Amino acid sequence: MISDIVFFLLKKGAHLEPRRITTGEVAEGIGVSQQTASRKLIQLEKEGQISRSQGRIALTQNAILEIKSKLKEILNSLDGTTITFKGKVASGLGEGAYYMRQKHYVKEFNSKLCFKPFPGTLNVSIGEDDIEKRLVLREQKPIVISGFTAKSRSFGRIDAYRCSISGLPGAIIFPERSLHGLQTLEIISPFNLRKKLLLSDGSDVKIEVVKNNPCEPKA
Amino acid sequence: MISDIVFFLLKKGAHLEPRRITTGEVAEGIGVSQQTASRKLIQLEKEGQISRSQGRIALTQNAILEIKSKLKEILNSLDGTTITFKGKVASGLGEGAYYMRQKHYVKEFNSKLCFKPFPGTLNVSIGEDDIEKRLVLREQKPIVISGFTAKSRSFGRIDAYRCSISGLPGAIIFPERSLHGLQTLEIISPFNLRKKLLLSDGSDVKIEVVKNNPCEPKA
DNA sequence: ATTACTATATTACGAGTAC
DNA sequence: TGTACTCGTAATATAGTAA
Repeated sequence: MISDIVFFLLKKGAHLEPRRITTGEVAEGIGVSQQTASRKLIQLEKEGQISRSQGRIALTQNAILEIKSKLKEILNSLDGTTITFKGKVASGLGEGAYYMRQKHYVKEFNSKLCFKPFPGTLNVSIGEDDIEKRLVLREQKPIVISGFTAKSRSFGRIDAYRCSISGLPGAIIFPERSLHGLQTLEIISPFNLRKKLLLSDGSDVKIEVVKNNPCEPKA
Repeated sequence: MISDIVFFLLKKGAHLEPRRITTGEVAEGIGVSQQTASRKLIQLEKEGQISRSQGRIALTQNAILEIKSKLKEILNSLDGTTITFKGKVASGLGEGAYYMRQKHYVKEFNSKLCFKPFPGTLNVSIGEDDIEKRLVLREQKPIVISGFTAKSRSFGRIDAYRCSISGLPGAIIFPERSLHGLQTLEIISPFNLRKKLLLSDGSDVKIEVVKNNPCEPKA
């Protein structure tokens, strides 16, 4: 993670411009001996995290970028626990059912999503405003369903995110070779959603994704 | 700082609810052996950072608060480099000059702010909107001018922040026993600001404070 | 299967000190 | 002054393995 010493340098503003900072000050700041601080600074310089000249220390651009990326990761985990989409049921192409019947997919969905998918997918058209959320969702680590080849036809991998759709369990899937644009989400579920939720084209649905929310395999 | 292992648990959502995570997974996640992960988890539990039961791990509320506070510190360092106040010159009480003539203060200002203060202070009245900024400023580590006793009169310590006022160097000071409320900032400078900037009561001034901006002592 | 102990190996630390 | 060597010791890691 972000080391004590980089944290200290950050607090000293070493990301803005080179700062006059002695090894003794660093030692004091992070609670180690001067010798250790010296050694660590040498190490950081070797790694390209800091640059030193004339008794001044600066964090490199690389180091700053790394800090920012780590920060983003932490913030992403900490807040915004659920992502919510509102959308309308869209007519499907009938292709989904064929895919959802493939033994390999069924097996993987069952073990990784903890449900046996109904053979069919529900297409949901989301509003312009929710496209950004879609991108946020795609920054999350997906549950990966591997691709395979059967009968000299190859089936691509599928990224999945567990969700609840109007209260029922399911998953948003992103097939590697998707037929849909950014406006459409493809949903699978253990249930026949159209029947169970009495949906028809244009019906409003609410989809909620809880980040970091693995399923519990049945014993 | 935030340890690798806590970072990993955060990513797994262990701050939301207890998660099924094995020592092996943690080991894999942070790049150490299973044994080391086990030992570290035991350590973290002892420190009260995590709780474990039935193979599940959760971050404690304490740990989460700690992460948030560290995060705040980093963000505070990273962004919002300068704090800007807009205000109007207010009439002073004449007290400032007396203080600014005290040898001890002059000496400390000179060594810590790198300028010899003009014997007088400028009071600037800031708008309601800037009061929040004032609080942000006060979260920054000040340059501390120590108090002293002279002629059986005691002079309190002064917190100072280097600033530029309408382009000239100076410092915002917060005397321990301030006579001013939240609406007023007290400014010192090597210059007679009223004369040099042609200021009178009610004149508009702009004050900029750069965070983490120590002065360079003249050789 | 997972966890955590013991023993051994490795790495990191600070004291002393030269530059 | 401040920095960074060497070197003996302390801390921390992994391997092996029992529970």
